[in-house]
Amino acid sequence: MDAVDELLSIRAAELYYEENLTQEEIGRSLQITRWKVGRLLTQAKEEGFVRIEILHSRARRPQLERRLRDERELTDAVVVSRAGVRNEDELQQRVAQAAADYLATLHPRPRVLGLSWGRTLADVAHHLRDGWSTATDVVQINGGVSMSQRPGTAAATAVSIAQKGGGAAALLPSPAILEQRATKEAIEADRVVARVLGAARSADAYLFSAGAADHRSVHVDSGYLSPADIDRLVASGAVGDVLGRYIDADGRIVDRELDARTVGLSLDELRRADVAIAAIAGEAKRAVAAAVVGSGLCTVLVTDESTAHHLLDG
Amino acid sequence: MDAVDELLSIRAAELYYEENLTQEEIGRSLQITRWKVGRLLTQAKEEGFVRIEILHSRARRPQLERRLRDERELTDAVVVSRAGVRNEDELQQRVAQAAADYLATLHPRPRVLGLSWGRTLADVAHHLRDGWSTATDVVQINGGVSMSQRPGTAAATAVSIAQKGGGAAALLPSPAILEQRATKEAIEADRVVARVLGAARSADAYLFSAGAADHRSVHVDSGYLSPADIDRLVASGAVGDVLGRYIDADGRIVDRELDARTVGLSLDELRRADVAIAAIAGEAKRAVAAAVVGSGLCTVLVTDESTAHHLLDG
DNA sequence: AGGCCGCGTGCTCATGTGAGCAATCTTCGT
DNA sequence: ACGAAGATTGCTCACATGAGCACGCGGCCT
Repeated sequence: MDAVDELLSIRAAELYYEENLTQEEIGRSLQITRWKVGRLLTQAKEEGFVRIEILHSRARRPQLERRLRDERELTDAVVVSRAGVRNEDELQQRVAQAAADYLATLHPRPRVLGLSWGRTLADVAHHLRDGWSTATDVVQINGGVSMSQRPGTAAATAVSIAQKGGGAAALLPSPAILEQRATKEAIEADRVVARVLGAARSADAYLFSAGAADHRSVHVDSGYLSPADIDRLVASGAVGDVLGRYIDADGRIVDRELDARTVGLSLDELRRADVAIAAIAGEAKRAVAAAVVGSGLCTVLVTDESTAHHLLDG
Repeated sequence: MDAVDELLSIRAAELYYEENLTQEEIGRSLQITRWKVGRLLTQAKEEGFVRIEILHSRARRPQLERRLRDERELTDAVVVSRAGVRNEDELQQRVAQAAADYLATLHPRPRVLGLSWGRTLADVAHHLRDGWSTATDVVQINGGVSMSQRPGTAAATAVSIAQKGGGAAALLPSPAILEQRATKEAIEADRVVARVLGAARSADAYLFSAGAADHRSVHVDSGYLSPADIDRLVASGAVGDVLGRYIDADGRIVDRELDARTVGLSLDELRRADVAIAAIAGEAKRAVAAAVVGSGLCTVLVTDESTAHHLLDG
């Protein structure tokens, strides 16, 4: 496109998109035929001079969703738009809302939903509308008796989602990570724990998030791991955790010994699920998101625009 | 619009603008009639969920231009878009480019152009294309023997515009502001100066900018005024200067004595011009811009989107 | 209960727009 | 200078879209 046409295409785009003139009228005003105007507008779009954004907290990016489905072998993907977002928290809320929306429109509605916990899932529970399902029981899939400043959020999340979905919550009464392997095995042998884990294994669908491998992790907050533990894990290649289990960029368990002390579904069990929804947002979680998607831990990914871009274009 | 329609309108907008589906196809996909889709799209636009921006250094805002013409009684206005601008300097360049474009397409082409000087006008000269006119002489309209670190920019601006326009430049060989009123009168009485001023008064069109009343002013740089002088002027209500003459928010001369020592066209002479183009950009110059427009110093304003907004909505 | 008003809906019809095509103009190479 | 290849232009035609209208439903007042 030569310089004259470039300028003309800009003038045409202004008159078309800002002044709402018809191509005919634009032609008259710029002394060109209406066909030329149409072509100039096409060129303006092609050259990227025209940007159209959907500004809404529930706006999504269908293009990226399709690419994720096609190129990363997911059964479904939800990508929320970043347009108009002022801070990282707003983006997290958008993703949580989107995950809630996805869950509420899932067909068939799961009778039993396996659930992890964390900041993101607490937000999902909050955004979920009352009556999203008529009979969905919720079962925790990893340990989570929280020792942090806000105890019981893990339980609250599960209970809230179950209540709003007209079902009951089955809580896993166990810490996330135990100090001794033997204790972990003893706890899993406990009648109640074993029954919950059994239910967890037969859930129709799973909803979970992932944590970044950094010092702000809930596991550090909760006291299950020390900052030094995290550093050691990172040094061994950890990019983040799923269900409290730390994985490397290829989705492999980084520390088998630690993994053996972690209560809940194993990652391979999760990989066998028909419906496994991962809600992962934010710059800090790009690496885990890639590991989760790359190693088949989820069938459905709910994320934000920037993370999606990183998964697709590196 | 209820919540359901709001969400639907967002989905429809995504499919329409991002996926390029027809309203018919969108209707099929969302289980609604194509007329409903059309209405949802209209609503989405009305509610401001759809933002369309023209991203180009030469993009303008015709809406604001029209409002400026209509509401501020200008014969013409050029408002450059702010979309995609990273820093203030880029915006200044856009305004300078727009002023150059305006000048080059002015009908009828001026035979004599009265010109002021400064950073903005130097940029305009730079952006002006060679051969913008076939016979336009340029005459300086205010004093400008510069004592700053970059001497001769005032002259260079005039000469460059004249050369590119196939004409000659008449320079005003005088300082901008003199220390004694008597000296100023003596200089204006000088044969050469008087002839240039005479030519200046009979120019077909004028192009000038305005300075903010702050310490970074060219007049401080050039040594014509001290920072203390500026403080004193500001205390008396000065918002900036035009042709070296400081005015208040109503466009009135702030200091008659200083004004009497300033060489060049008087502001009232400028106000009588048929074509007076002011190129004013940037946050710092909002107040002067308002004073210039409000007191009828220009017939044409070239400015940026934010300044235009301030002129219109306060 | 009846009837009126206002809104949302699905439609007709006129207009706006993009795909595709033939004619024309440009730009090269020979 | 001439002609071929490619780009550009103005066009036809089919499709997409918005304006305007009539209908029907629900809310509300008497």
